[in-house]
Amino acid sequence: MPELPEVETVTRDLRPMLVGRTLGLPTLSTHALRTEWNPAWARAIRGASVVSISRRGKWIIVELSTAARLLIHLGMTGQLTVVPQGEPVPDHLHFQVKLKPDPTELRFRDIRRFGSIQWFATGAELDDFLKDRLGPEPFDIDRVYFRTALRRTGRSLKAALLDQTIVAGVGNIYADEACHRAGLHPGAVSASLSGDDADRLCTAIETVLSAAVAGRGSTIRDYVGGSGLRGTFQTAFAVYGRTGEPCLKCSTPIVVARYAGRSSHWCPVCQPIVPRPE
DNA sequence: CTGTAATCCTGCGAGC
DNA sequence: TGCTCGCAGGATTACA
Repeated sequence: MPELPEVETVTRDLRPMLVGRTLGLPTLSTHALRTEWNPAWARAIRGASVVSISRRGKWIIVELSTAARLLIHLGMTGQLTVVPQGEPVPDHLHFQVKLKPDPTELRFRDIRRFGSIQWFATGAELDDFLKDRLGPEPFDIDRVYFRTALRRTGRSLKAALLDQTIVAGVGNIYADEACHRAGLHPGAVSASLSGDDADRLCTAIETVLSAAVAGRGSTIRDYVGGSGLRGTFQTAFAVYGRTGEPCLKCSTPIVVARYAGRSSHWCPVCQPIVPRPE
């Protein structure tokens, strides 16, 4: 479900409601999430307070006073919220823990259960886990690095953008949007891009993600921010979900096809097929 | 080694 | 109205 802007929004929303609070004993549903939950983690969490909450790629990191870390991924349908204690328990609630001194609780709800909650004893252990899975954050990407990374793979541009080890945080929606802004076809062979193409794409990624963060992300399905508010950026999509609708730049109908196993949307005129004529 | 396909789940809209 | 099918903001694994 959520990509970087949505995860960032959740993190920002939760920060004032989480930092400084002390956690009780978490309770888990009987349904497994993507990763296994060790019962010992619940006891380790109890009594700890929250030092910080941050985001890395699409992962949410909760730093505890014990030096441990909670690592949360929202998957496709995950919802991390803080609600008043006593709120009705919704379907698909998989994790909840009471907070003090406020009469609130932190909840993780996930319909499809592609999400996960993990515990790491130290920041170093967490870093070790993320190290091989995530490339740099998409803001201020080193242009030389980005050119090189794209040139190194024979996959489609779409596949490269979805690869979290190249750039962290981009998902299906913002990959399409960035390609459109850069005038690049999502099915283009990544390695065929010119240096200038890569630079433009890099800028497009930053621009699109910044605008989406400013709009509190995109709500097109289950996503809600940590305070339950919906995002607004879905109204600014140039191509995603706009199949058959006119391109905002040239009025040509937007088309859709599958690349890297994901539906990809583009304008056949603004984003000519591989390789771009130089 | 590299790249694609299947897989984990539930819900919803399209089409018959 | 009711059923089946395909698809959905992701990440990992299994296989070609």
